Amino acid sequence: MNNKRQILIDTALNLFYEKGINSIGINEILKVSGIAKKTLYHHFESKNALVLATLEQRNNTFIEWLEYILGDPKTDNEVVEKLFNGLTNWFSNSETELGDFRGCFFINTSAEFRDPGSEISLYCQYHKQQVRALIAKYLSNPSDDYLDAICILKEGAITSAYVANDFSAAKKCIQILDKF
Amino acid sequence: MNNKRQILIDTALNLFYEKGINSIGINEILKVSGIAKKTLYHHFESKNALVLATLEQRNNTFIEWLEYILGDPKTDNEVVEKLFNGLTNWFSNSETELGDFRGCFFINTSAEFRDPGSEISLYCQYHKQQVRALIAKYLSNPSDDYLDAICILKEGAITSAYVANDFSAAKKCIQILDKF
DNA sequence: ACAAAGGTAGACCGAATTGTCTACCAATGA
DNA sequence: TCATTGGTAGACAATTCGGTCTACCTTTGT
Repeated sequence: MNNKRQILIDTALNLFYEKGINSIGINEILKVSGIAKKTLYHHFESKNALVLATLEQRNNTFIEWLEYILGDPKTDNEVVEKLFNGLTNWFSNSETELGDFRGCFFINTSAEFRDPGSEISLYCQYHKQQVRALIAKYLSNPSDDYLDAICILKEGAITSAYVANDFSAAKKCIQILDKF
Repeated sequence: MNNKRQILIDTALNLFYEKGINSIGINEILKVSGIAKKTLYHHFESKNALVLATLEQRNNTFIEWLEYILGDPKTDNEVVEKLFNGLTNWFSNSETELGDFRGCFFINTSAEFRDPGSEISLYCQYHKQQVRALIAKYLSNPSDDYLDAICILKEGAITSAYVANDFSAAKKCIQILDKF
């Protein structure tokens, strides 16, 4: 039964995203999910393997959300507006698919796993590539400069919202890109 | 002798910044510094207190570095160029005062300590305010919009460099701000 | 010279960490 | 009906965590 495997991933992702991966022990995931330790280690080789599974799940959720909110835009300006308005909604916990905002799970995870060559760090990098490629797909004229600007501002908005508590950062990005 | 207190802060900051705060135990700091546990707890109430001391030290170092690289600029464009060229140098480990680049210590620490109301999270927020105020001081016409753009792009550049491995992000920010 | 004070060493503590092991239980196929 | 298979339960182990405690040693004031 793959049911328990999925329950473990869901529970772990919720806890990891809310409290941080290094702050959550295996035992807490087991206690919350009501699943036994041996079962976890039957499905996953180690805690790291479980972490990777939660990263994959979050990546899928985020990509699907992004495709959904971008809809089918008429202009590049519309892409920008939809993207950054979506971020603003995320920051204020209005995007239920993404859960309560605690920054970007991949930025946070990169910060916890500092070894740049580790599988986990590389997956975080991969996620950012995927998001960039998806945004490019929605732009009619995906010049590298414009795409770079959007992506850098996107990271800046998420970080400013999380660390500096500036929830209006994403809205400001739309203005900046207007003049680009 | 306050000497040992300073050695503890230096050692802890190096280890924390390189490996992450939650990945470094008290015992490792003691082993590396050659100082006994009782001495540490004589100078600091807890690990958290030591963490706060390292945040303060890093904040001072970063602010001093920023003042140094900004020099006395003639134009606002010069401020932007000096700031983002400085970031590029940091990313490529050419700014020795800042150590080997492992992202922003405050962003990383915010990611590790998720409780938004904790003293540690609040200090990270305070650091970002200080940096913003310093940049404002160097601008001749510190309109809020312009300052916002600089700060968001700065966060975006640091995050892009660290998570997505894009060391050219800061250079791109100069172009974006040119058109602002 | 000697007592008082405070810094230092590191053994020790209980709790929590990830991961292993044996025993069991339910379903399946012959 | 009964043996085999594979998922499950949770006790257990080894290590490491932050933090405390007693004993000592060095410095300082008189």
